[in-house]
Amino acid sequence: MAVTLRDVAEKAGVSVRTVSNVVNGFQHIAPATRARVQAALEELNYRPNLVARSLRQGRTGIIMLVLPEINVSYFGELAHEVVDYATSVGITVQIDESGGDPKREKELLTSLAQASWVDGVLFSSLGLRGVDLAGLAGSRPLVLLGERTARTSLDHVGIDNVEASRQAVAHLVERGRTRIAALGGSGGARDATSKYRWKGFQQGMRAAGLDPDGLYLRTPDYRRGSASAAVKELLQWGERPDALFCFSDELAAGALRELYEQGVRVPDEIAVVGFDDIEASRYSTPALSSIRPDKAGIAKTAVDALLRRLDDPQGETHDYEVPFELIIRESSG
Amino acid sequence: MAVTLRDVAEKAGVSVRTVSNVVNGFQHIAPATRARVQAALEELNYRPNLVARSLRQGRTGIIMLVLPEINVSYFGELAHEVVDYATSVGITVQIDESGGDPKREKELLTSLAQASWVDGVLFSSLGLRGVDLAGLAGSRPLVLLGERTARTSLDHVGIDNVEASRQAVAHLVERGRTRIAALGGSGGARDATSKYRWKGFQQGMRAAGLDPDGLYLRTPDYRRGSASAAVKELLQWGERPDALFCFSDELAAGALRELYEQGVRVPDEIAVVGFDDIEASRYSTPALSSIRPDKAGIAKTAVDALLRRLDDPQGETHDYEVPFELIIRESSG
DNA sequence: CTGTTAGCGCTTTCAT
DNA sequence: ATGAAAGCGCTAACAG
Repeated sequence: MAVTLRDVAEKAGVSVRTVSNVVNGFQHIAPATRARVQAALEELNYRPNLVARSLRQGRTGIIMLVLPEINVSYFGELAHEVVDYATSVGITVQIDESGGDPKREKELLTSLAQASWVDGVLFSSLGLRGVDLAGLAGSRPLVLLGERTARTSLDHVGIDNVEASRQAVAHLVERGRTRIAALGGSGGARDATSKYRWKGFQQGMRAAGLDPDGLYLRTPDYRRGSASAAVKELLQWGERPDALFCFSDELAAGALRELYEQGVRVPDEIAVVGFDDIEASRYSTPALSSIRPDKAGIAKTAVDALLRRLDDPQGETHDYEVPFELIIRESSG
Repeated sequence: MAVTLRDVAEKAGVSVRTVSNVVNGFQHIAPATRARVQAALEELNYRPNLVARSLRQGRTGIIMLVLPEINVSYFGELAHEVVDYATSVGITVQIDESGGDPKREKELLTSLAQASWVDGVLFSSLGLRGVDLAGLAGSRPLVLLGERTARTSLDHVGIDNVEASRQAVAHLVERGRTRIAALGGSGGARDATSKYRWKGFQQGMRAAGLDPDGLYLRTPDYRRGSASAAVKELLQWGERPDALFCFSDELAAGALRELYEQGVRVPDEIAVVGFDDIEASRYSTPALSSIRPDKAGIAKTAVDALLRRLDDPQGETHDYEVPFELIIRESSG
């Protein structure tokens, strides 16, 4: 059986209260007492039972990070930053995957946000509307990551997707491209990511005097395979675009692969820009231009926002906008 | 305040015992009572307090997964499988990162394995020797993932790294390559991964009548950048290898990138084989040949082993060997 | 400065 | 089939 406070108290000849005080670093303790307790603590190799402590305090120090899929590089990199920062402020992170499935997302929220030991939830939703979320959130603090899916009364952290996409297009235009296609997602209301990126795409096109309702290759998800398929189809048509703005780096990777297979030179014949700037993109052939969101910034901002809300559940909610950067590499150089 | 069992009991006019029974799906309850309790449960929207339950039962249903870095694709994919499978058996997963730093790994083990709410730990160590682990593990069940770093009395799940590497080399030999170089890690005792893969490399070379102590390009880690640097240096030497066996796919990606930059054709001039078969490798140019460990199998085996050990802490420990597969693609076709 | 004690919410033994 | 009550290990309110 594990060593408890009482065991230590007995050994040291003091009350549990005193031991607890020593363990928690209270100030006003007689040096002699403290020393005696310390000795007992070490001799018995006492470890606090965190579950009991949590029950008592009503807080666990655990936050949950809900992502579509942890094996998707962007989310892996984001998770890395979240775990990193959370650990540095004494918080541990539990990870759950929604698979991007709205049903599963709802399930997770109803069970997690209400019931479990999780102090709060960082939620990177794909398919769920903000309104759905607001209703489901229950009492547990919830911070939204990524796109704000609707005007809600929830804290939210993300980058300006519209502006980022606009800049990507502007960059392609500046490089002399005129037949620019967008690639990825549905563009519909359910998929806020592509909705905003498509919107930014259109703004960029319009600003350049190009057709804002131009080519949009939709994909069922943001994975490499979907882009390969979409590009393969694209290349069978008559008129080819001279640039591709992909709504994720994985899509861009799939596109690059397919272009390579079909013998289309990048960027000479078709320039490619991605979104997310995952690590692999720096090493692809050709190296991929991409929008780089400040992932560490997102993580820190989100964790801080969550912690703040723990202390003040009723406080006003915020939209935190984190910077991004357009990184130009070979694929659009 | 949250709804407790007592609230429900009062509302339904029964004892907490009865409510608890209903919540936990006990059998022998009068239908009328059950109905009454159910109604109260729903009306009050009762959610069990998992912390209290855990304190009582001495189990949390949480396991911890310790990885070097979650943003490294292989670990991301592995984590995905672990979370996936654990969720399916009602276990939640907490993720922590060691950064591959032996000091941090020790810290994590001493704090986690002994103190926290974690029922057990899945540990994918990089720098820590098995002996270190055995001493540190404390009372908490621990399953080792990846290479067995030493003969220990711990459960361990992994693939046969030596045999896998041997097969990779055999494949290159079979394709007519004779000047095969190994790339990655230190090959030293502290880095079991590269130790075993190097050993398998040597076996493969010897079997083919080639110099088993041939070229070994060491790297400080398994990331893309390290391979780029190593290959850049390699290409400045006089005699070039005609094949590269990289100890991770990320290394291979970095190598491919550098070879591309230097205008070396793959596989014509140099064939490349990786290890891990991460998703990105299927889409690289050229597509990368690789050793594919059965990640889902590793995850399932490990979680099962951990759960088994929870029920029987004293039982005999096992080495679980999971299958792998050599996937041949363009880079060594 | 330190001891005593109530309870956090739940499961479970002991009764009935 | 159900109630009463102990207690998991801890913190903090209340004494002194």
